[in-house]
Amino acid sequence: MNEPIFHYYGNKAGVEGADQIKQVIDDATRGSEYYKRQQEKRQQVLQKVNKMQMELDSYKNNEQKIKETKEIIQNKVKEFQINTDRIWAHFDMDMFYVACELLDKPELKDKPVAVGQTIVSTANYVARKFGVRSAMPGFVAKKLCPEIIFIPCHFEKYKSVSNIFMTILKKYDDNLESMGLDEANLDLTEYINNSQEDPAILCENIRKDILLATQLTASCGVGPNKMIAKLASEINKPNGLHVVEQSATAVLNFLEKLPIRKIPGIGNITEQILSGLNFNTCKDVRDRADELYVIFTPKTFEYIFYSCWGVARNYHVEFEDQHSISCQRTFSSISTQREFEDKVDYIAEKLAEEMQSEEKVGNHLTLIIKTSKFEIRSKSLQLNQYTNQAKQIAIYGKQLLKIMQLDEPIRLLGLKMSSLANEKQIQKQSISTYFKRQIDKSSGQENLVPSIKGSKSHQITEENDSFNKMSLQQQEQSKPDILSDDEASSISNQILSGVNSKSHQSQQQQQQYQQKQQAQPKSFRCPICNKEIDCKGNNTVLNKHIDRCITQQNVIVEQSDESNRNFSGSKIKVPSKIDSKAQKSFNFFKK
DNA sequence: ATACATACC
DNA sequence: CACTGGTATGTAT
Repeated sequence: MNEPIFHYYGNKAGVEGADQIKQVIDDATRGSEYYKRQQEKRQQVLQKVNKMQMELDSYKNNEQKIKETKEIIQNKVKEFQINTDRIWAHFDMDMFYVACELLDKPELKDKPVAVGQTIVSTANYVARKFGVRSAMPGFVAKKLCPEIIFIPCHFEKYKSVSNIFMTILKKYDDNLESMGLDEANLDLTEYINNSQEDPAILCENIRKDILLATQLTASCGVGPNKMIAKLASEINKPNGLHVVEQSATAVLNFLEKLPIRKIPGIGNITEQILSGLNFNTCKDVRDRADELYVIFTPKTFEYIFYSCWGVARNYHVEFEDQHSISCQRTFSSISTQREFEDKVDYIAEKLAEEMQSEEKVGNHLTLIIKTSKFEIRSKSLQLNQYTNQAKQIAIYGKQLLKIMQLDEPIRLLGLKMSSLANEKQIQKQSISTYFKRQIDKSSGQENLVPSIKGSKSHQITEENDSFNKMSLQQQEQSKPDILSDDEASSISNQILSGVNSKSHQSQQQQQQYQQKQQAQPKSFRCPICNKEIDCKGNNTVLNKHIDRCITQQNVIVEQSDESNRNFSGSKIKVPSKIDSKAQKSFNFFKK
């Protein structure tokens, strides 16, 4: 489908090979401050690689040490097993933002399109043929593909589609985890145990449901843990499925030639380091794990090591409240003290707005700046009170500004508030602190610090967070080592103990599922509620039903969210209602 | 505890 | 001409 288009544009303006793409990017960017900074960073990485290489060389000359280390590795390999008793699926919407926009502008479907303004957020596959990628600056994309069409971001729209997407998926795992609007990880074990359905068929059906409800395609990967499922979902993207069978052999085969860069958590820099040391595939890591053991910190080592052996988290992690709220803006460079202060005021206001809308307060503030040479610096400060007030934040922000002693132009300024707590709990607490102070006074011990800060770690953690904290601690204790990344943060415990995540499958869902199984071939099954709709080819009837259904479903989602705090394994805030404007965009069958 | 680095979407 | 924004977490000091 893309081929002819490629030739058409390719002959005119397109870019053919990887080398040519690199060349265009290089030409477009060379000489810029950004480019210079990147070069510097690259040099730093190379130096780091050199240092590590030297360590490795000395390691390789020490036979005793080699023997010891290899033994440690062998023991590690013996200790774990690739746990295959769970079935995970990772669903990922294809080129999500662009796909959403194209719903409204189908005439652009076969043209190169990108969502974003200064930076490409997502590009469609036509544009990708030209080398256009996510996170690429707009002007580079334009050089690569002069005919590219940019569409500004409409976040609310994507949220609404995401909402439908998640609603469908929650039927199969109520506790799903997601790292963005367009992807989700489901633990299908319970569902499949109950339905005895073939995972591949199930997931194809879910993909069909998604297509039906959103008019958009999703790719899916299936595997015995979160990481494998995610990796698998990329294999047949877009609009495809890949299943990694539930066996250790299948997992190891799947990973064998996989570039390490694909492992979530291994990014650009780590890839550079690893490739500098001649580690390119997961197999390299497995074969020469002892070398990595010598040069990386334990956490980093464990993470890479276990990932390459296919060992990753195979249970849902408890939902945790967010740890920080931040706001940062890029602007054309400013260099006077006055301008700096004005920016702090502005960002403080934005941050306060955000905090207030989330009903959060915080007592640790960080000021972040980026110089016009793209160097990033930060200063942080422990406040003596909780706040979410713009004026207060601005005062602290300016203090940090002073401490930082800025004497060069900056292109970005941001403020981050951490050590968050709920506004209401803090209010409650200041009352109790007030009473406490009265007591102190009456006992002759004047408390000169009326701030809440002192009692924070007690009251808030105990009343609110202690459950999460406890379970985390327990996990950590029973783990031999802690892995670092979110994707695999606490594996070992689970490897040993096996099954531990519960089904959140409701009776109702079972019934819905059975209804699905008994579907009449002629009638239409609503992808949201699973009910059969006799629409007799009348699209309006269908549309109305699905509109209503989505709205209702959202109410249900919202309620269960309220009543069950555990529910929210997803980090997505599900909007309580689909706003009518966006919903209109997704009235399918209308055209 | 603070600053900086890396990663993800 | 031109390289985001929000959040988490790891490493170094």
